[in-house]
Amino acid sequence: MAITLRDVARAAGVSAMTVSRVLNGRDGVDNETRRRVEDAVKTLGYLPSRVAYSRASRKTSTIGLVLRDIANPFYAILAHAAEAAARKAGYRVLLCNTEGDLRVEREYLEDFVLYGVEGLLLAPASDESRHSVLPLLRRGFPVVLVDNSLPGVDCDVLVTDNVAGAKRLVEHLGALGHRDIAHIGDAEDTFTGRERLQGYRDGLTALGIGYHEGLVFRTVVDQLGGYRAAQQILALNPRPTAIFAVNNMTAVGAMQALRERQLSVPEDIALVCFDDLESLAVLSPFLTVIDQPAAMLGRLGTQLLLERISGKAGARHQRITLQTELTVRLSCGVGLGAPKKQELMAEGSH
Amino acid sequence: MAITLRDVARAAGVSAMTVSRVLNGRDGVDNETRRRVEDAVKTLGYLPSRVAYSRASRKTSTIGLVLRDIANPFYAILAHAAEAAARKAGYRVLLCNTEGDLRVEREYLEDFVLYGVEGLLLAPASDESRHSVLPLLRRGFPVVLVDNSLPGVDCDVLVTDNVAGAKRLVEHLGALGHRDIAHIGDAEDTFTGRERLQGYRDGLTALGIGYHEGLVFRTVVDQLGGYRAAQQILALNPRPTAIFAVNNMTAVGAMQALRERQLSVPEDIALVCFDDLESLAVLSPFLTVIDQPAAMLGRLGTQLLLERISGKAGARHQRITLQTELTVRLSCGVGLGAPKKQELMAEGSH
DNA sequence: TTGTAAGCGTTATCAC
DNA sequence: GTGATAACGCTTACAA
Repeated sequence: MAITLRDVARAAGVSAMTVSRVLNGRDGVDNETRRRVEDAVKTLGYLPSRVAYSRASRKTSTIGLVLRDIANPFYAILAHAAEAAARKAGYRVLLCNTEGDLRVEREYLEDFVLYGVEGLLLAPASDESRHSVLPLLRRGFPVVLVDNSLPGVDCDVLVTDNVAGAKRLVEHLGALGHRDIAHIGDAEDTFTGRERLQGYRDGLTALGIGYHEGLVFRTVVDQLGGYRAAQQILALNPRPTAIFAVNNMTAVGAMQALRERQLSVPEDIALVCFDDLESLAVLSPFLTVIDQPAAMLGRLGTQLLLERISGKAGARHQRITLQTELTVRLSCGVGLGAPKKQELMAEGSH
Repeated sequence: MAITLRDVARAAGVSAMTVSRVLNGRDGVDNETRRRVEDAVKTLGYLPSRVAYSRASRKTSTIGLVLRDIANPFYAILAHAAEAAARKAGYRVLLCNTEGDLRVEREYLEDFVLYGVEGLLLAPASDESRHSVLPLLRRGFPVVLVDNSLPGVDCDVLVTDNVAGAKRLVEHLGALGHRDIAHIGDAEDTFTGRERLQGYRDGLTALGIGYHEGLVFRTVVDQLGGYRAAQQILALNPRPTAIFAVNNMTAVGAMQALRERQLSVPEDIALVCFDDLESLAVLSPFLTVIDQPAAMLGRLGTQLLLERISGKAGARHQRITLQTELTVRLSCGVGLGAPKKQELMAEGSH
């Protein structure tokens, strides 16, 4: 039904091969012949099938982007930048939301590879993702990890300095007078979860505050998880004066729990987290955050991947750590003086 | 290098065809033979090439999702739902951000089709997108339009009731005492832009307020556009007491402009818009909006498309209009009494 | 129930 | 310069 290369060849009175050469801009074709072919292409309105091209050339010009949830602004921005970078290089992007489900992740990775993607940009769901990634890597398949790193997996990795960021956040809270800082952490074993917990501990140490297991609540890092963790935190006695949430969604969930209890942020309790919620910040500059360069993760990650695909990348794998930025807004209680709880205690001692 | 169907056939002592039958779960294969094939598949660790499958069967199990900007939460949620629905049906999703650029949109649509997507879910950039869509439709290619409809294009369409939503928003402002309501509209000719403008006019009419061209500012519907439009609005004398922004990003931009001028929302000027910014609303319930069911647009749109692809959809095209919801928060000035400007005027008359 | 032959639409290889 | 031929790895159609 559709016009094929052979139709063009016939119309131009040449072989299919010559048409192919013309279309792919190879030289070694007589100018006169080239013209005839080009005319035939135009006359017939011929459009080459990329599927057939992919099969024959084994080049799909497609990469797979696998992440937890594109509706999360952090990943949405990352995805946007990744797609733009891919497009600029003539690549298409196949999208997958794993929902943090390892099985979905594994199935999608396999499917994408069989479908012929030339490489994968993966934000792994957890350490367990390595079981899906290692077999690919062993076959020499190009994979770049973003956001989360994977223990024992040797490939290109692009992450942020989670330890430093978390430490900074906690120190900032400490400077505002907070001593009882709860942490909502990742229940899964993840690089980011571990690092941010480490940063939390480092921050406490720097502040001369002891680390208490009872102040760390590990949960699924989505809104519901944050909500539940915050509920547990609010049941604590004495109640912490600040919460450090491991990511944006848990902070949103925590906020929800606080609101339900009629607690104000930052007056009753401070709340800070990783990952900015950009457009939100413009509308109401509220949440104090460690802002990860999501767009850069997407763009740079894609570029790394494309270099790996094209073979331009060296044999050694890159491991790039980007720095984060502390954005101070209201939710940490800056400008409020010491945390309320301490005020209350002071009042109590009158 | 990789194991092929023939390798399996050889190992199992059958023909390639029989292996194919087993793999695709067709019947008409002896149980004993099936077992032998399955064993061989396992032993060899055979994985079928989906690229070859696609070429031979002409089924890529892939759809294209083409929209303006996945970093916009509205589209991100739509995309998330679309991908989930596609996955459930065994389909992959190829993603494209057009950035509102018609050329990018057209090139991507063509590319996706040549690449073999079985259908397209498109949120068109503007009316002009029809030039890219009509040729596809004429070939009988499955296309479903979401968010924006296209004049003179006959295909499945899934939109929201923009007129009713905009009218509701304006009436709500009117009920709060606003009479001078500016509108930041879409500079492109778009279905949503027209409809929302129409709803704006209908709302004014219902309120017994005259329509003034000078209160309508058409701009690119992104943050910068909203920012600039708001600047123009603020230069107006008398200054409107409320702004109705055509979408979330223009509202964010408007907010930015207001903040720069040290104007508070809603005390100095009210601000409402289309599209919710979900997680944001939890953190600080600020913006009064007409909330479009983004997830349903994505899910339903994908389902429509898959039905069209499978031929289950009837010859007649669907045109579905979903209802929106008014979510009243603070930015409209509810609870503030009459708009400040009127208060000032009242004071002036003392 | 199973196999054979002929593609799917292009590119790579090696002659001419 | 150009073309014939054989892939790429599978499916469809038909034959046995």
